[in-house]
Amino acid sequence: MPAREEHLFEVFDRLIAIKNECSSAIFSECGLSRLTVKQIAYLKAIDEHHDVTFSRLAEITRNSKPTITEMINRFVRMECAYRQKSPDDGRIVYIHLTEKGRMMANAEQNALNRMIEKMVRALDEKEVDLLIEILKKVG
Amino acid sequence: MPAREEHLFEVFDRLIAIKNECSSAIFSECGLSRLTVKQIAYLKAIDEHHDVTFSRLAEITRNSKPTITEMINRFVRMECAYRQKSPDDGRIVYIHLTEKGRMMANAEQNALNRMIEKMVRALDEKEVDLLIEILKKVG
DNA sequence: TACCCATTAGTTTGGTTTGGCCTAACTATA
DNA sequence: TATAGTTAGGCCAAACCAAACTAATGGGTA
Repeated sequence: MPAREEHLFEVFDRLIAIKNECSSAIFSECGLSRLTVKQIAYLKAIDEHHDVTFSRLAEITRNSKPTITEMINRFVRMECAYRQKSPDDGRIVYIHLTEKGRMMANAEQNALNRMIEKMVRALDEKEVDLLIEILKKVG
Repeated sequence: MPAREEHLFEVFDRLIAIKNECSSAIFSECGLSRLTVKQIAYLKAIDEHHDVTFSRLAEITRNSKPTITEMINRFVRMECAYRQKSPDDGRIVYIHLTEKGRMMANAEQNALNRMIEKMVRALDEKEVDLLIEILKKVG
């Protein structure tokens, strides 16, 4: 590997390590270090689809309704979600995320935010602008 | 959030997305998209400790020996690891990773490498050097 | 030297818990 | 009667365990 790439690898490896530390911190602050990959995916699905019902979430995730009931019961126990009955139709129940649930659904974004804060503290404005300019060319 | 941080967030979010795509690609190239978080942690432990035995791995991961036997049997089925008897002491068996196993243990690093390659292709040498210089100040 | 026995390494057996999935049957509302 | 969600009961895989087992080693002693 050329030296330039090697150096780039090292600095990014360090950045990713910082982000991962932020990520772990967020999960353990919420006491939810043992969330599974699946559970996070469900939380994201709920977060993305506003006022989602059990039937709708079953459709979205391609699972049966009992599976959704079970999953939501788990989330309620974890204080990540709660039920809200529709005022118009007594059969319908909306699934909402709690503050904690939203935090978990967006844990990666939140960790990135924390990392960015650290970055901004370590750099001056000119450096940040330069960084943005260069990295824009990659995406 | 200040505009500067917002922009920084966007460019890094995009970079992380690229890295995650590389990550997924690596797992599916190996046909191991369903590896669990635990399994990856075990693979890393094996990769880090050279010529590790069952007893030693049980110590390192703080699990019983039957748990290790079970886990290694799974890895052998997945073609991630194999057993090698000690030539000196017939009771001792070393755990080794296959090429695939090493790839999985270092999937994150490999994904980062692929991302860096994409980056280097998109930037010129001066930009890369500048990037390294700025990011060094963060770590 | 040869045998026996305690020790060590790993495996097998049989068990638990948790997550994640299902169908079929149920309840309540529309 | 149709729809929304729940309950009951079941399945399988992952991840753990203790206890009992097998095989190899390495003394110690007859």
